Amino acid sequence: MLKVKLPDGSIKEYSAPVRAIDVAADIGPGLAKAALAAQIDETIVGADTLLPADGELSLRFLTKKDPEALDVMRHSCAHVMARAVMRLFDGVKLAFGPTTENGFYYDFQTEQPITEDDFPAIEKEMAKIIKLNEPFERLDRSREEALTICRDMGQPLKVEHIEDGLAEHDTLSFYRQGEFIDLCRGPHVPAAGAIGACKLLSVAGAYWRGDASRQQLQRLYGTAFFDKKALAAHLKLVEEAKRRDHRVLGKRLELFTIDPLVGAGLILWLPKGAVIRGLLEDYIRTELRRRKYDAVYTPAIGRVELYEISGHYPYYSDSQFAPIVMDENEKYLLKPMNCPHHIMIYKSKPRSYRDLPVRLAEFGTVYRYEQSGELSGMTRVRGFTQDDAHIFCTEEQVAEEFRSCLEMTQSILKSLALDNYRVRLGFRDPQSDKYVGDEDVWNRAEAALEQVCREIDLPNLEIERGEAAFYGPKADFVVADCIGREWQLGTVQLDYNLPSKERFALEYTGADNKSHQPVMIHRAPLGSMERFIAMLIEHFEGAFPLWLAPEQIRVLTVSEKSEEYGRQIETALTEAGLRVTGDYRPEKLGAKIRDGGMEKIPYLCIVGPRDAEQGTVSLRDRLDGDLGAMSLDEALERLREEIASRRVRQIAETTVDLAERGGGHEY
RNA sequence: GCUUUCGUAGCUCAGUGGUAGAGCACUUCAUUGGUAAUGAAGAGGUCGUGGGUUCGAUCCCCACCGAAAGCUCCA
Repeated sequence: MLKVKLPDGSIKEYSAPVRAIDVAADIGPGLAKAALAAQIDETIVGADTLLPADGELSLRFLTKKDPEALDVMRHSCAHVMARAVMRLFDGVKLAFGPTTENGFYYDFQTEQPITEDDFPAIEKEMAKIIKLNEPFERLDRSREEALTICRDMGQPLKVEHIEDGLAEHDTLSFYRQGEFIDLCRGPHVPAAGAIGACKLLSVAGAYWRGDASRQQLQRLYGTAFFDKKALAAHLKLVEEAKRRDHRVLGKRLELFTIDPLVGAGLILWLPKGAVIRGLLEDYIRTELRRRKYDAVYTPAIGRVELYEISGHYPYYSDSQFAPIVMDENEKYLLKPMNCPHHIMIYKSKPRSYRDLPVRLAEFGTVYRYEQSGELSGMTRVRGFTQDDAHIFCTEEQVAEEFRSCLEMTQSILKSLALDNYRVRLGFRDPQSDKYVGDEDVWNRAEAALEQVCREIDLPNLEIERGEAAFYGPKADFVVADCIGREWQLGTVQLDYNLPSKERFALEYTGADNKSHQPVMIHRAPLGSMERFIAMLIEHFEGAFPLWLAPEQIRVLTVSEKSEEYGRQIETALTEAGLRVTGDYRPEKLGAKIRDGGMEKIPYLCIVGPRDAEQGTVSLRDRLDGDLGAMSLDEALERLREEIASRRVRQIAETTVDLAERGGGHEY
């Protein structure tokens, strides 16, 4: 006797063996038709899964409306894609084909490379397969049979996977659709017709089993939705992201540039970008003063020996610029981080417990030789500036200092209306022995950190075991921008390694007149200026709030007749402390307004003969349009208030529904 | 670093084995206009760099530089 509990709480009983789909049919033919998969207790299974003969289980059916069903369908679509590819190309060896958050991919080893030019043919073949609406048939086989099947099909990667990846499994499952059979744990939708709309997106290389020393496969990316509308919405989101691309906007709005002659991954901040960065730095400096940090400056290079002590050299030499060699005994490294320099400042005099915490802050520019394939705009670069600081404190002070760092980061994010973020607490993996420091100290530190995070009520706190640095636990801020993309930015990390005797042997004299080792905290609320501003550009779509806008207001003359008055107004605005320009070209007003709009200038100040006569200006707001004529004082009042409060009035909104996302699974 | 794709005017992009084109931007001239593109003319390119094939290469081949997507790495 089997008792099946349904989501509405009702219970059905069966004495003869049934499949999930039979239960659905029992409830109603509509459900049986709509059911794409089922969930037994916590496990998602195919709709045709045979239920156990006895016992009790809860069962729910997944239809198009359930995000889990989208994931199942995309996985089925990956099979359809693989089937299409095998029809069109010779000697295709299958690897893995999982789903991702936004779609799916399948890795192949092919005799000939697949290129984007092949997409239309593959998509056409997929459409044919989907139209046939053949079922996905599950076959369970013993290990031996499974190996024979994969060998007979000429699928060496699958054979390898069975032999070691699935060494523990006694039985293995295949899914068959027509001539296509794939080793796969499933589940799948009942038949290919459930795939409403799909599209191939890109092709890229991917290492077999993620191992760079193994052969590289062709990874074909695609996505699928239950209907064309949802696919269109997703593609629109991709378009939207493209439109916000900081590399494009950064060029168009003249914020930064990268020149191969200077070097890949090295940012040249153009005047307008430099304004934004300068304002953010000023803002951070104010916050640092309030929080009793001491500003320091340190050089861009340091002796190699310094980094030998810190342990960063030669350990990270692959991702460092090669040393500058003056002679055998004199070698310098372009600094890959600021901490060793700050440590030497700490060590520049004896420290008493009365001096602690010592908080040393610097916008420190560091250089790392990232591998060429990693470079990307301002988000992944070879030279970047951290809003860095290092806090040296006693173990008793750690919790309070940590709290203060988190609060500072929160306050800065809040001032930019970046309200959607989560915090990841990286703790050590108790199984691993890669960590330095006493287990006791770790336990105390992790407990203190977690408690602080709970006390200040950090949003969406997650504890991730095994994500700590080897030298200490950390908290990372992951900020979501206005179209839902996540950026890892600020970080706070405890460090028990660098202060230790094996490294820099930091000390302070305690109340007991004995020497003690301080704890070090690395923290950077924004992370790197480059990366943070890249995120801001995309988040605001280049339309920065008034206080950050490189050009806050532009005087536009209605005709050249008003140039003199316009220049007076421009001077007055400049003297009032605004970043202002004037457009006195002999263009029509509409054209000047359009240009101002394209350059995302928050306010346009339009002056014509009427204004000159009455001593007024006509403000035009980037968001609300024409505000009408007003006195200069009135205009200034409005602008000053908006600047002083650092108001974020608008974040360009997304028009796309973010809800429709799958979870992504390994298969 | 690896795989695939790409590199033509400041920008966005056409194009061809016979030494190059559009739109926007730019310059000049005319127009003097009240809230998202006035009209005309002009200037601007060693077709990423270096080799090779060819009578001839921007186009085909190779190497290098740079970029995009992804993989691997990330103190």
